[in-house]
Amino acid sequence: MTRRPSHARERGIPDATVARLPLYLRALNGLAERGTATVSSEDLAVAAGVNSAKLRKDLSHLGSYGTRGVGYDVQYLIYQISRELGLTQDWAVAIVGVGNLGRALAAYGGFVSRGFRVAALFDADSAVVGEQLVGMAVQHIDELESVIDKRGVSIVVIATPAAAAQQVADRVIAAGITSILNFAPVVLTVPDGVDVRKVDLSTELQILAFHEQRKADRETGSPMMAEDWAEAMDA
Amino acid sequence: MTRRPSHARERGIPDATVARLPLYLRALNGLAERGTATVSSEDLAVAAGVNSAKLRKDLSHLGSYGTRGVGYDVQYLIYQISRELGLTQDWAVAIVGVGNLGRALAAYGGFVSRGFRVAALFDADSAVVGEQLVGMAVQHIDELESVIDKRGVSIVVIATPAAAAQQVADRVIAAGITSILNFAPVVLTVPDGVDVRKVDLSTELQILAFHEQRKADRETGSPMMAEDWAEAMDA
DNA sequence: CGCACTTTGTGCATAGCTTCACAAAGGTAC
DNA sequence: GTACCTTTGTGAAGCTATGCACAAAGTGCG
Repeated sequence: MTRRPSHARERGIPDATVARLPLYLRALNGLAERGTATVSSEDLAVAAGVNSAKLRKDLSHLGSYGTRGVGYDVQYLIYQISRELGLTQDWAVAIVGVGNLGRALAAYGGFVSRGFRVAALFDADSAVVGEQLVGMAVQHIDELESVIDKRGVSIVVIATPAAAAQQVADRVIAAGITSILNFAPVVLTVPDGVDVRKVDLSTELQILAFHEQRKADRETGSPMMAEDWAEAMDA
Repeated sequence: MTRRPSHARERGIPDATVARLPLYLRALNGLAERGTATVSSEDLAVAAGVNSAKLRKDLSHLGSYGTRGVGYDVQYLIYQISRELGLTQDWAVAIVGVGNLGRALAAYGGFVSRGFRVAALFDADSAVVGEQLVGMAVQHIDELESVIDKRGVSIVVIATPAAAAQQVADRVIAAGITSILNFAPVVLTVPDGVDVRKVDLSTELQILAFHEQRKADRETGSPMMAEDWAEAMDA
């Protein structure tokens, strides 16, 4: 992956900043709905739950869109962030795997919000194929390649069982897809140039459990000692 | 948040490492199923999709569980990581909001896998309350506090509409919960000592769209110039 | 016009994370 | 026991991200 020096003005936005832009956008939309015209970095930072210096540095990567002494114009900033994120165009999204999760995703309103449109649904189970869902027929996985091509799909959401995920990924990549959102609990192996983002429920729970356990340990003041470990195992 | 110096052996595991432990655990379980007894950091790193030096450094934070010249004992390492993550005990999880997403989460097998158990389901809609789901009756949100207490719930999953999420968070925190997994697209404001992890579908899509757009720009070789910006807005 | 006030944009110091590279440690063969 | 091979665990270097603190730039009032 090519990485430019961070001081390069020409389109060199840090990943950490990109990951926060959607957050700012949401906070700004909230302000816009309430009719706020301008907002200071301090107020916006509070709304987005981040440090205000970080917010200003993030925004400075997009350009110099604020006015000193005043703040940022809400509408203008919404436009600039949207454009930077590519939300001024419409992205056709396909969902592969119409189980419980796939259905929930298809129906999820915020999903289809600004810039995204569910353009196809696929499943391997012929009992599900043909079913109508959010005004769209579920199609058989055999038609994956042709439909992706025909409907101009550019982002694929994988919501299949773990065992099928890699195979689906290989096929959509062969069909020209380079952006995948993976809900299946597996590490996908993909060639360079393909972006995969992972959403993993059990991983998140496990991280919470770690911190919860640590909190509990701290209260009871009983840090487990090395001696306890040995007897629990006899490998 | 208290942060110990990173060289402190005594229970100072970096956040970035904790976030990867579930990944290693999953890869190890895969190896164990295939009957593998020991694994090198190189092989495990490939299976988990990370750099092998990073893997070794991560594991070294837990202790010195490898054997030089051989590798790691798969079963032993599974045990150690599980223990560190707190998965040797059972965590009672409550799901608040039984819409499409809440149902999908309740039904999701991998969710309940090792260490976690769905112990309660709540909803505000009386049309849903009483419904049986994964062998459990959906309860009214009024009973939130008493049921959390009675069933020893320690992790709450919020799968409500955005508007209700903060209110639910306030209530469960008041009831003593300090670990929340939030699926609602809002920034939750919580006191110190409460851990919130966020899973956000539209954020992930927007990050993918950003990279997808950049790839497209690079191909067509048409970086949009500053002059184009002005006319699009007339703030 | 000038002064006081507000808020941005950023230089700089610091903290945290990643990766390289290698010494130390264990296994194996003879 | 010795020589050789493999693989871990970690020091050190480099990179990225964070947050402070302040100069620069704008507003508005008298």
